[in-house]
Amino acid sequence: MARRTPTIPEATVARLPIYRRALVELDESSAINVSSERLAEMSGVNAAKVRKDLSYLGSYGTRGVGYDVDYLLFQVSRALGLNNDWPVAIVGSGNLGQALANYRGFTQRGFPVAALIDVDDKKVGATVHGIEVHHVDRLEDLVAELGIAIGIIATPAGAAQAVADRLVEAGIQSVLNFAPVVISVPDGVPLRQVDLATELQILSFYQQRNAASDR
Amino acid sequence: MARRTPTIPEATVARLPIYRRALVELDESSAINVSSERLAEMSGVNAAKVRKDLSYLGSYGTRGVGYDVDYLLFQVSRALGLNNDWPVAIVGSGNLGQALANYRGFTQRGFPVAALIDVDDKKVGATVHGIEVHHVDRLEDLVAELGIAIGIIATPAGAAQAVADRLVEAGIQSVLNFAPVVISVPDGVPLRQVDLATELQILSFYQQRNAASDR
DNA sequence: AGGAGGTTGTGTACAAGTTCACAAAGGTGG
DNA sequence: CCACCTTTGTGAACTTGTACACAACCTCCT
Ligand SMILES: NC(=O)c1ccc[n+]([C@@H]2O[C@H](COP(=O)([O-])OP(=O)(O)OC[C@H]3O[C@@H](n4cnc5c(N)ncnc54)[C@H](O)[C@@H]3O)[C@@H](O)[C@H]2O)c1
Ligand SMILES: NC(=O)c1ccc[n+]([C@@H]2O[C@H](COP(=O)([O-])OP(=O)(O)OC[C@H]3O[C@@H](n4cnc5c(N)ncnc54)[C@H](O)[C@@H]3O)[C@@H](O)[C@H]2O)c1
Repeated sequence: MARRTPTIPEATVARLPIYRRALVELDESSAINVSSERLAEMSGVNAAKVRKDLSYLGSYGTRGVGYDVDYLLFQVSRALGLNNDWPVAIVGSGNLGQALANYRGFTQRGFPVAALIDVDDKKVGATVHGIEVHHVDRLEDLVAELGIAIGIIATPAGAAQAVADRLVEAGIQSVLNFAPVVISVPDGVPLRQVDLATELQILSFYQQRNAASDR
Repeated sequence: MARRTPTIPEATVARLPIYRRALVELDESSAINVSSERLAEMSGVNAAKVRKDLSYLGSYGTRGVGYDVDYLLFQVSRALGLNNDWPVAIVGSGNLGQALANYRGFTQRGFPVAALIDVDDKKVGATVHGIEVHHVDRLEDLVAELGIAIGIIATPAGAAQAVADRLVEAGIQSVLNFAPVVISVPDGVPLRQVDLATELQILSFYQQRNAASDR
């Protein structure tokens, strides 16, 4: 395995999509070059960090000039594996699942929603934003047939681990979990958890501390 | 200002809600005590980390025994500022805003959705899950009248910064942003960004790397 | 009362991430 | 072709976060 990228730090990986977004915006406004300083400003970080992060991908800037927007966008996209689309399946067609299915942003960014999956017979067969809702019994088939790469879990917390297990068993490549519960998957299956209530609690901590120190 | 908490590291703060969730679950299953090891397992971290994290809050365990579930839950909740409710307003009553408004989990965890706010006259006046949609013109009034603590931004990216500015100006205490754009708020106003497309891109990076090293 | 068994709290070493600061290098204009 | 300006790329210092390992301490049993 020829390792082109010796290893990119996790913290850097988490910022690449932010840089990418800034680059898309610059590209749309027909900018040719961008300095690390400008990119930093647009991304809400400091310029040295931008340069160090980008240097893990390779040496794509020009001293005295900056980075070529087009070229850097290409390189960042490539590093993120966005050359081809990654079809996603959303498991759980409730409030959240349907809102996600309705969202144009995913397909736009290379993550087409290929299937909605639910256990509730009343929901199966419906279509949301042109996407059919399938029964969870067919999960394994769907993953195989549609070449699903990413499973998004939007079921109640109680079902999340079982769904994750089935997705992994079916050969999914990575998992994004919205249920407010810690789930575990085998080593080597990338997993991200997004928990909105957790985010609010973190905010609560800091605002409470602000209030205390104002007193 | 009597500083009871000399300073809790950010990484620790981010984990407290996870511990809290595990403690709620233990409490519901009538557990009396819990060891750092068990708590670690439920939270998906290692036991030393749990102990160190909890030690920032104070010394609430008993050697040889573990932590009293009830008492620790109380202490963690207090540290997070969850003694009282924090009313939230959701700005942008689209797909996502409505899904959030429909979600019971927020009120349950002490973040009642007190208002929905939109700019679109066709949406103003409707009620979602018992919550009225108000016009954005009334944003400042609503924040004051309803004692809104947290503003959730679920508008298109283009409107996010302006909405954030108005929320801050109106005296909001913290901001949770779902729009895929970096927004800035004054120092001292806690801000969290949740970007689902970013999460998918991070997954894409790692699964692509897995694929490359398998080859 | 004293010892055995078990778990916390924390000092310390280590790893990861951030920031600084500057040499190296490209561009430009004379 | 050279001096000057600008901005990158990166070693090194520093800060933050994680893991280890064990003394301190509690409970229970004999
Ligand atoms: N709605 C939100 O804004 C929101 C916010 C934060 C977190 N969440 C979390 O996201 C998850 C979904 O929330 P929601 O509001 O959409 O809930 P919901 O009850 O509206 O939807 C859940 C859906 O999952 C389906 N389901 C249940 N078990 C299943 C299984 N084993 N396989 C497939 N489908 C199954 C149900 O039939 C239902 O359609 C929950 O875990 C919730 O805590 C939701
Ligand atoms: N829907 C999703 O699943 C999803 C997923 C990820 C991110 N997002 C992001 O969340 C945001 C909302 O997404 P959505 O799908 O709900 O979009 P949407 O278009 O359905 O809803 C946006 C709402 O905001 C309102 N709005 C526009 N400008 C406003 C303003 N200045 N003040 C108040 N309200 C205003 C619009 O009238 C509309 O009702 C977007 O930024 C989107 O990128 C959504």
